[in-house]
Amino acid sequence: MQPRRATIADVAREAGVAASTASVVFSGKTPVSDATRARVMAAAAALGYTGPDPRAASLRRGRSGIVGVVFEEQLGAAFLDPVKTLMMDGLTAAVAPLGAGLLLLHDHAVLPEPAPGGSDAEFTHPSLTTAPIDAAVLIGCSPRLRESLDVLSARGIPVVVIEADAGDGVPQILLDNREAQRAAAEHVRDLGHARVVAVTLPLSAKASPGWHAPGAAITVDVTRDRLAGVRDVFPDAAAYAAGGSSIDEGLAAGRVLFADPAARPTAVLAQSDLLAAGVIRAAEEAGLRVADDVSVTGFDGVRVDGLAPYELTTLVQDAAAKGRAAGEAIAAMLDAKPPASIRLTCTFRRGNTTGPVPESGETAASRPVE
Amino acid sequence: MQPRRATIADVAREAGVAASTASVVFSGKTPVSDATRARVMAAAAALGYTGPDPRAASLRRGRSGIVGVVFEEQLGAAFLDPVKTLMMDGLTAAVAPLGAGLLLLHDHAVLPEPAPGGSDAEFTHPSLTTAPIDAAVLIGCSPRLRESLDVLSARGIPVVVIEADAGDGVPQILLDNREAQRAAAEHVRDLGHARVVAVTLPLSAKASPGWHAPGAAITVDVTRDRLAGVRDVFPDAAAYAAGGSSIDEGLAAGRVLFADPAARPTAVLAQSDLLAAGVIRAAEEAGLRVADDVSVTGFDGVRVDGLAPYELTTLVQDAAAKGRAAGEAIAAMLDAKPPASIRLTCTFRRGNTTGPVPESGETAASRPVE
DNA sequence: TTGTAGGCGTTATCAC
DNA sequence: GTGATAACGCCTACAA
Repeated sequence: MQPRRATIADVAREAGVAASTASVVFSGKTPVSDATRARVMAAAAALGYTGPDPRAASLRRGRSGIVGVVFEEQLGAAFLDPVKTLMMDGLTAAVAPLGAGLLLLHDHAVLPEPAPGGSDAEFTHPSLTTAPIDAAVLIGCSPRLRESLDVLSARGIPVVVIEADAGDGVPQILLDNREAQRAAAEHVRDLGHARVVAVTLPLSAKASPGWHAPGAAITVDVTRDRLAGVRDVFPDAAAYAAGGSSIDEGLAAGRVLFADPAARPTAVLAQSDLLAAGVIRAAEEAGLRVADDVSVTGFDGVRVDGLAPYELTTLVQDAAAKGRAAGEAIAAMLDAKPPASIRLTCTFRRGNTTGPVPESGETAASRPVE
Repeated sequence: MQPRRATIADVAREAGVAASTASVVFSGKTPVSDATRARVMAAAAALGYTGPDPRAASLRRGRSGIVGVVFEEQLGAAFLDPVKTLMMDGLTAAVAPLGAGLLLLHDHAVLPEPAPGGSDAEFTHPSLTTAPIDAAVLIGCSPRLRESLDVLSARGIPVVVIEADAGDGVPQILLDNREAQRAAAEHVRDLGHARVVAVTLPLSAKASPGWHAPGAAITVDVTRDRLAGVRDVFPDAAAYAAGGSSIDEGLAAGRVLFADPAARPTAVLAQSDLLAAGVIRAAEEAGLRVADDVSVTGFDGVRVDGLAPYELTTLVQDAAAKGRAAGEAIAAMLDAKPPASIRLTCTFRRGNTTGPVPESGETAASRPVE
């Protein structure tokens, strides 16, 4: 085993057949007689040959069987979001039939100075520029999205973008964020609510939490679109941007919202289930009864660990389907077929976290304690 | 751009140099005169050449720059665990200097019948058998661990195992689970507790939740070792196996533990922070005050989203360091150096979820309500 | 059904 | 500092 790994040529020689025949035995592309196959397999076993070297095969075929998934953030940050995780599952499933695996890639690996001859160790990092990928999936709405796209298209690598607008002819996987969020807004309006506040995802990659300034730019598509859905129904609704999508960020936002009993909203429309869970916790902290004193809606329809016994009123999206759709678009492109952009839709699901607007003066918080 | 991608030979011709020279310009392995470099770069730009084809390069070099990470479960299941996520971050960082990226691989992709000539579409899946990887990291303790190891070692691919015993000469990244858990047990013992119950991770891949049967086999190393730490101090402590590591599983376990006020423990040692968080929630549900009526410890030292204001008494492990250690072991092996197994240690951290054993009859639950 | 030939795009080696 | 040469290991026409 030490000397040198056996190659298919060795196996063929050992089996007394031509290399191409041995190759065909392994690829199965052409019928082979049982006797020949057996001889080849035996020879392979004898030599410890475990199959074609994927590196050589991919050079020859022009395909590596690897799809890159480009993240903006630390993987840790990305995968803590159940929606992205589900999406990865869907993507995994969708590329499996292609015989492809997923390679994790980072945005920031695109070096500012990719020119050769610079400092030695710097440009050896794997990246969009050098990864042996057949296609790539770009997720979300990084400020570097454009840059990544350019690098990949210069390499001639097909790309799919999930939940962001990439312009040109790049296929996208989109969600009906605005319409869906509007449905939730209509729901709380129909329940009689008027004092409504939106708790949003971040406005941009580096924005800090806080009330939206009037007219502030929102560079994150998802944030913008969902907020537009709220404003379709409540044009003047205030919006508070969370620092990310997590329970703790939602809790922080909720504390601000409920700080002043006189000015607090009767309904909170959060842009993710995790944020909604945090808002609910803040409501409990403030002595408010969810659904009775304050209604809360989420977005995503994921199972929030630890939220029981509440069941969120939310917009259910099929995150795995997003991944699958991306995988299918990739399959199409690798097949030189025109890839289709896809727009998935959310389903409104009423849970037990929304209820009729309380008559004023009737909330738990406004009643004298005990 | 349609006709054919330019190759380094095209660039060399255009620049009027030898292919090997052009290659060197891109790899930087050998000094090149500025003039030559400039000519080559110009030619490359003119032809739209974006750098060496990684497939060809990896064939030539015998390295793909890809490290496989083998999961047993759906990625979704794996990445929802913050510990694994952190570990991935550490691993990512550690392999970056190698110029390597991470390829996600599944256990179950090892086909029962890898023989060629079978049904066509079946054996095209990417897997341990065909992925173009330079090394692999196996995580946790799958029943298929052995099988995966065999496949990889037959291919001559170096392997590192995290938190499992792989026997032979496979380098491992281990944690002092037993000693660490023992420290927590000693802590609660010193606080006077005697009625102690362990809430453990699953006993095996397919075990269902419930009280440990006496003498039942524990195939998951982590579960076994941490429980041993508890038993070092409380030889007779009962143990309840959760169905996984999540808040909801901890909640379910906690409900069982606290169901009978007369028989409930005064301290619960959970094998993960998520489980501990669930137990805490169950305690609240049961009207128990955490730390006062019941002490709860966790394991991992991760930030549990939504657990505030509690700060768990727990064993802090550096999950990212596990990933880093694995990456370093890989680096060593790829360098033909002897890889070192590493044993990382946890640090005990006291939070506000443990307190002295309550005097009997003094708990909130036993007081009349009102 | 099996064998032959040629090249996929690169880079290590060594001579110049 | 640059160039010629020879693999790296495999696969796919095509011919037999």
